[in-house]
Amino acid sequence: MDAAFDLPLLEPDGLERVDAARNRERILSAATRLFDERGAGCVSMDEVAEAAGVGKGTLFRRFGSRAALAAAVLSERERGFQEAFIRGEPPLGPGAPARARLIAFGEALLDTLEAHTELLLAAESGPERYSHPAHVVHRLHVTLLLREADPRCDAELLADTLLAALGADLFIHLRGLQGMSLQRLKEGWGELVGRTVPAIEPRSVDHAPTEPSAGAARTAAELAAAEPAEI
Amino acid sequence: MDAAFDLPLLEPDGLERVDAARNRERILSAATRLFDERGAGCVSMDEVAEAAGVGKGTLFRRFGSRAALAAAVLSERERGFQEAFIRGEPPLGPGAPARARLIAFGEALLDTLEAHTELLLAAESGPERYSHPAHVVHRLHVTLLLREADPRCDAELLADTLLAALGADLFIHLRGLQGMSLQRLKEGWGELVGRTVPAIEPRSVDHAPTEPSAGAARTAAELAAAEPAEI
DNA sequence: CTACTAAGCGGACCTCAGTCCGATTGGGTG
DNA sequence: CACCCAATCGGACTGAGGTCCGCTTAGTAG
Repeated sequence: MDAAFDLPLLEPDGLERVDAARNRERILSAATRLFDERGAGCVSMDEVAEAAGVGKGTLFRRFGSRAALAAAVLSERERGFQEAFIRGEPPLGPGAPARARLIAFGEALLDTLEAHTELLLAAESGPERYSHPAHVVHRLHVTLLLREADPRCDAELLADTLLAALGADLFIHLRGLQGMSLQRLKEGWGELVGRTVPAIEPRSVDHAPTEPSAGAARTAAELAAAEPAEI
Repeated sequence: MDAAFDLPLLEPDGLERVDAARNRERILSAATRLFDERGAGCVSMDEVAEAAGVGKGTLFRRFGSRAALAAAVLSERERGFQEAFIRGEPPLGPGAPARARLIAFGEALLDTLEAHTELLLAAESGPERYSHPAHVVHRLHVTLLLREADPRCDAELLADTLLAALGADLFIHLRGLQGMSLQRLKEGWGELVGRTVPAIEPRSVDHAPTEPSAGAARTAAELAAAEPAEI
């Protein structure tokens, strides 16, 4: 009763009216199709609404903004990626040393950027970007890996800083406008992480700053808890 | 005659009709005043045009877009900053070791971000951001410093990567939304550069990759050439 | 001084993201 | 089965960014 206070946009499943759910599906699939066909950015919200067979009000009720819709479409496709770095095989998934996982993570993220450049242009690209569920998951992942590799560093800050090097805007600039190869970007990432993060996690360092526990299993566990992440 | 082929937006001074120059001034000062008074983002382009006493068409002819106008206003204020890192006193200006200059540069940039957060919200924030004259100057500066400190690294790529850590979006997120202190951000930058860039520039390294010359004077010289930078 | 031309001007106009509110309907209650 | 309330719907409406094109004017040639 009084406990149902979740934001509708973040937790769409569960207590959703059937017509609402149906419309959400319609919108998402219509948007996906249109974006694919004509490229995002050449598709207006009116068109999406029409193609989905819903009113404009409904469209905005569910997704809030054009950028958020693009992000939602993007997120659907990123599902597999999240699975891979949370529960997949090493070196991306748990099991490998933190630094190797970090490098693999960046390379995989660069691959998904390469694959979805088109959509990225339409998606969120302001400070809001950092509040997006997908980014939040990435940040948490990187933060935990950093803390594991080097308990003394300012992991939260460093995580966002490193992730900035994998940002969509920067990618589009370097890859598209500057014409750098994907290979080169990956090497650059490897180099950056290599210099920034110690190779071997210190065995029994005196103390981790605030958080008491730290270990290889931690990352997966903590992420698994916060994870279903409707992105 | 046939040689006057420069883009009017990038090279506004010199062969500019007097009425054009007058209007550009009017627009810039009106925009500056309005942005200061009410905060950018609460000022529409129509209002700027009206306050400047010019038509909307003129406004857009000269500045292309709202974001570009904000960027132009920002740039005027950044003049002093450019002077400082190109020709100022060490450690920001020439004379100090590359790594120290890099750290000083980042800290100074963070200061200007702190001072102009308001405007940043309205300014360019997409891939175009990287084509902005101010960013181009920053990138060149950082690239040259990196090349000086470590001739073997991929300086161009690393420069953009490091600069991403000083991006406006990220700053707003970390400082405003996450509430990190300016001090903490500066320390994070110092830490990042400290880990990424070698402390002492290698004395007589076997070979610099492509560019033959390298030295402390170089940075200032090359920038001075490309510099008047109407930002 | 007059005529000419091309750059510059400006405001009507268009598109589109995002809002509002009255009509509608799902789904639980007596 | 009838009723009711709240969540949802949807399209008319608004406001702002950006474009277009006929008019004006600076600068030049004769």
